Formats: sequence, C-alpha cells, structure tokens
Amino acid sequence: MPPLEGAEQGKVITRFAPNPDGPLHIGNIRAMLLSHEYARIYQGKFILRLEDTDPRTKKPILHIYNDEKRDYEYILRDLEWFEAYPDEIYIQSDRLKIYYDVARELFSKEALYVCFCSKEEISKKRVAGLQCEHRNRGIEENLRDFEALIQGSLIEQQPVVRIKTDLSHPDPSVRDWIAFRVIDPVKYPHPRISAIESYLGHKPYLWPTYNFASTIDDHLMGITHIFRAKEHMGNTVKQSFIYKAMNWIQPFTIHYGRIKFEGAVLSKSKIIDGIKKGIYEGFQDVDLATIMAFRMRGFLAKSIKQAILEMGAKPVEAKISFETLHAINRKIIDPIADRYFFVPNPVSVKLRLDQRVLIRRQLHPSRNDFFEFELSPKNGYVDIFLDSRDIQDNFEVRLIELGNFRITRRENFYEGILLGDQSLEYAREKKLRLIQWVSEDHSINAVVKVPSYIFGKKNIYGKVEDHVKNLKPNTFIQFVRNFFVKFHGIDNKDAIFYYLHD
RNA sequence: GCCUCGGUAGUUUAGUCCGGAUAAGAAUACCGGCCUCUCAAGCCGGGGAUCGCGGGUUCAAAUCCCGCCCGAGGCACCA
Repeated sequence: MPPLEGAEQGKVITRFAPNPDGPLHIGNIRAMLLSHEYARIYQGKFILRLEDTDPRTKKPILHIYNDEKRDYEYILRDLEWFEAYPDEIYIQSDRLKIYYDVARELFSKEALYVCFCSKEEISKKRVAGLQCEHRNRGIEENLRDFEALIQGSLIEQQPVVRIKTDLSHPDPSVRDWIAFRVIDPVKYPHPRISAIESYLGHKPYLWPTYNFASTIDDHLMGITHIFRAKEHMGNTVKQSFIYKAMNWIQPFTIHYGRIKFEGAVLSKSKIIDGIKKGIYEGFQDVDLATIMAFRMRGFLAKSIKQAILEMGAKPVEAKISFETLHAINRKIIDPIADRYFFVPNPVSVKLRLDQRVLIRRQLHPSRNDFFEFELSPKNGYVDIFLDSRDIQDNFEVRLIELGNFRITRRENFYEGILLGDQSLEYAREKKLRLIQWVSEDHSINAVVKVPSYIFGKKNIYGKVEDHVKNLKPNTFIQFVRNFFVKFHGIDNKDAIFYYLHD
C-alpha cells in the first residue's frame, strides 16, 4: 500500500459510507477495504456511516437476514466478514437535527436560501447562469421558511434549499446545488420512521441531500481521508462550497475508478427486480456480484481483499481480474481441499469383476489420509458411472485407484474388462488416460450451483462419491480434474455444492 | 456538446509529483523440465513492455512541455 498523502500516525480517520438500499457488492467494497486498511496502517479510526437520506428514490432496506438485531445489520455483517470492524457506527437518519442546525448557521451566514422555483424555471436560469428572485431574500425570511419546511408546511409548493455557489461555474450542476428537499413521509415512508419521529417530535419532511449530509458528517466526525469512486469527483467540488462557507478544512480525497465485472450482475435495481421475478434465488445468488454471493460460493474474504487492494486506487476503470482472484483463492484452498471423484454427464458402465475389491481412496495427494469402501459384484458385474466425455468405443483406460480396463460398447451397455496387466506402470507406459469414476452403490446425485457465465448454465448435475455425506457443510473440496467447490449440504439425498473456480 | 481524469508485458500493477542508481520491478497468465494413480498444486528454468502516438526541452525522459489518438467518468430534488 502506497503511503497516504497528508497522513499522520494515529491521526487518520476514514469512513465507509454506503447507502443501505441493498447488500454490499464487489464494487463498493473497494472503498471499504481502502478506508479500513489505511485506518489500520496509520492506527487511526475507521467509521461506518449508513447514508439513508432518500426514502424516495433509494428506499433503504432495513434487514435482509431474519435474525438481525439492529437496523442495517446486514451491512455490518459484510464488513465483519472482512474483519473490518468499525470503531464507530452512525446512521444519517438519526442525525436530521444536526443537519438542520448546521443549515441554520449557514442561513445566518447567507450561504443558503429557500428556493421556490420549479425544476424547469431553475434549469433555464442555471444554464444561463442567472440567479432567481429567491437567492437574495433576507436571513429572517429564509429561516422562517426553513422552519416551516421542517414542520411540513409549504410543501405543496415543492420548495428546495439551495447553497450559494458560483453561478458561472463550468459545471451547471455545481451552480447553487440543492442541500435539502422535501419528501412526503406518507407517500414515501422511511423504514425507520418511528425512530426518527420519536427524536424529531414529528414526521420527517425535509431531508438533506447526499452532498450536504455527507459533508457535515465528514467534518463533524473528523474524517481526514475520503476514498470514493471517481463519479464523485464533481461532488468534491460541490462540497467545497460548504467547507468554504463554514471555514472548515476539506479532507484529502482519493478518487478511484469503478470496478468492472465480467459476467456477475452488480446493479442494485436489476438485482431487486430479478429476485422479484424469480430469476435470482436471493441476494446470495451465484450470478450476483454481492458479497453475500461471494461468501456463499466459498471465496475467502482475504482473497478478495488481496485482489482488490492489489489494484491500487487509480481514477480509471479497472477490470477485476478473475484469474488473479482465483489464483489467490486457490493457493489458500488447495492444501486443505480434499479430493473427491465427481462424474458429470454420467454414463453407466458394467465392470466385469468376479470378486470383491477393496478400494482405498487418497483424500489429498500430499497427505496420507484415505477412505475405503468395497465393490461387490452382482452377477459378475459392478456398475459404475463414467463421464460420457471420457468414453469411446473399445479403448483402454486407467480407472484411478481401481485398475486398468478395456471398455467396449455392447448392444445396450458399456462393458469394462480387466486388462492382464493391472500395474500403474503399464498405464503410464501405454499413456492410458487416468480417469475418475464412481460406483453406483457408493455414489449419490450431486448438484453444483455455478454462475451462468462460466458454463452457460446454472446447475451442473452428476454423481459424486457418497463419502461426501460425512463432510461438514461449508467444507472446501476439489472435484478431481474438474474444479474446486464448497460443499453446502445434503438436500433430499442429493449433495449440493457451490462452484468456486478451477 | 461541455468539463474532469487516465493510457507501463495477455491481464492487474510499481515507478511519474522531486528527470539519471540493474537501459523498467512484481503478481497472474503463458512455454519447458522435475514430481505426482488429477491435464491441478508445488519446485526449477524461460519468453514476453521500443513505458498510447508524434514533436520539443536536456549531456540524460516512462518521468518535464506542446499537439494528437484512444479509454473512462461527470453534467439529478441518487448516493
């Protein structure tokens, strides 16, 4: 991690400020990881701030898990998964009075005004760089209207509170941007409305915009360094007008580019829509780029952290490298993941055997752990499954830890016959393919949930050795020659797995 | 259209502010070898970047200046 500009040991305060209108995803986790990491490096403070000031267009989601004890706990759980424990937690909807107070001060400095212009009117004026008649009203008049707005009067006129900036600023959106707007609490009730009402003494009508609330909080919370995506660059300019008016020092701001994600869905509206339509199983669906989904699939938090932190913080778009993420995760998982045989596209094959065979399967190539089971022929045959892609007609093959066979197509089945030489050396010499297999008696159905952008389908079906029934849920294993998976559990006698990576 | 930011191996990235220290370091991917009852991992070795293009300043430029090209973002009563 490169050093932080203007950072002093013990004095760095960073914040992660998501909108709790959905669970965290791989995109916003970057700000979180950078903020947390730098706070720890400099032994400073890391603050979590929930920015829920728009019940109209960004309706907050209060809970996702059904055992949450506090509001927006699902966000905190995502942070805790990364071991990013916040030193302080704030919710902006608890702080309306604070924003009102700062606003009163700004009114008295003649930096704010209540504006009754319609959207159309103001946009015309803005483009022309003209001011409206409300801009130069007196302090008392403005304050009187402001108090009325807080109480919910005057709202039918749809007024807003604007901050005086530079009417000739090249970016028109900077010109007298909106600090507060009225949101109808009946039409758009905030999910925390009762908590808000109880400290406010009435329903909330007047809500600060992001730029206002965020700036006030950044200052009041003593934030020294802000990490934000580069789409916020314009906001840094807008916010500078509050710092100037209040005579506050603006924190150092580091802008980074958006993370581009091939395949996985990141858009909150698409996610919520997809869940409603049943396209996704929930926020943890494997097709989504939510942290919940990554966790479900079995990625380790430290792998994601490393991959993202290695990208640095340049203000350009960065494609997250799946290759790198997989490689990092694989290095951690590989030594602990036991190997099991998994046969997708299973085709039944009858092995001609005249006596029982004890099979000893090594669980991991670098460890001497085994499990054993016995193959007992019935009517001279043992039924096994092979991957249809491994089967040709009339060919020799080494079935791993079983023996060398010649497989031949019969009228309505495949038959496997033991070769004279059963040695591994023979298989190596003849360059036989070493393939995995499962026996009918010692296997169960397996379902692997896999993101649809990997194989083009969401579920892979096959047969897996029934020894997996002994595994604890959330155990990492490798399907030999296929890919790594996370064992999720047994559902109705079928083993459920989540695809991780190859 | 206007404004802002970026462009270093296939990919991600260090170095750019304060020009020179091995004529560019790392990770991942790729190629070869060893090992292995996985075409993985591990170990050993290897190739790969005229630092977007053109010009200028300088004894010396990825680093400074100018022009161009390409990419991304912003231009909300969203965060």
